[in-house]
Amino acid sequence: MDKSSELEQVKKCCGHFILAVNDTLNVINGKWKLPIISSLIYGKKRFKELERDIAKITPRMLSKELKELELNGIVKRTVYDTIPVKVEYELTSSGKSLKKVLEVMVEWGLEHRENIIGK
Amino acid sequence: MDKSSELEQVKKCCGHFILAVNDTLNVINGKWKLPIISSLIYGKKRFKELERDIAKITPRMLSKELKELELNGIVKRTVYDTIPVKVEYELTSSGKSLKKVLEVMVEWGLEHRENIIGK
DNA sequence: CTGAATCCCCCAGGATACTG
DNA sequence: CAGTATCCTGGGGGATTCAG
Repeated sequence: MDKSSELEQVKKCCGHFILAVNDTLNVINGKWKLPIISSLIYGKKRFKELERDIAKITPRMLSKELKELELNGIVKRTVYDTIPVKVEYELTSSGKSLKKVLEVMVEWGLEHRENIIGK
Repeated sequence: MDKSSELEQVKKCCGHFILAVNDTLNVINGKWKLPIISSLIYGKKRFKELERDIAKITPRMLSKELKELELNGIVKRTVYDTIPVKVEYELTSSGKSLKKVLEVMVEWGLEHRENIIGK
């Protein structure tokens, strides 16, 4: 393999790398995704419970973010046909598996904070 | 410890958790941070090299993002007093340590894509 | 209770031109 | 080469009100 095609390989690989990271980022970006996911890590929650748990979120944003999380296969929505209606949200297996990603991010965040302060 | 103070503990812990994740997120957010970091993983680069490597980035954005990365202790900027001026950018140790975070994100991104397609 | 509909503001980021 | 300076736009997200 010559130099130029080798470079192409690296660029291609790097591109896929960035794409996959962006997939992950797109799932957790938005101001409220992380608070929502974190709140659901400890179990099912109803709409109103989430609204209470997450400080200062409006129903509009909660609804919007939950919808996106559902579309992305992170959250499962279940409607109970009672009166009044009851809706429960829970993490899918994909959602639960996000936990280890978040843990690595927590770890790095803390380490990095130490580094900054240390200087 | 009673129920309510236990709940307080959980909320507090959860808050710190989210804070640390946000620290990490804040470092890599913005449209071009990841492409820049990825490009620098393979070694030092000059401004113009980065501009060429990263498709469609404008000097304005490259400059802005590099400045933020430098402030956050992710990138080190070195000026060589030649004519014309030469400036090199490289990852700090904190920047390099981000690699393992990104790898976990890549891994999850790929897995999650599989899950979605599988359905 | 669980949202949808509207209106509105702010700023991340693009385009373009210019400087030391 | 390594950036600045301006101007401008889209859409993320807040506040509020309405609906099933």
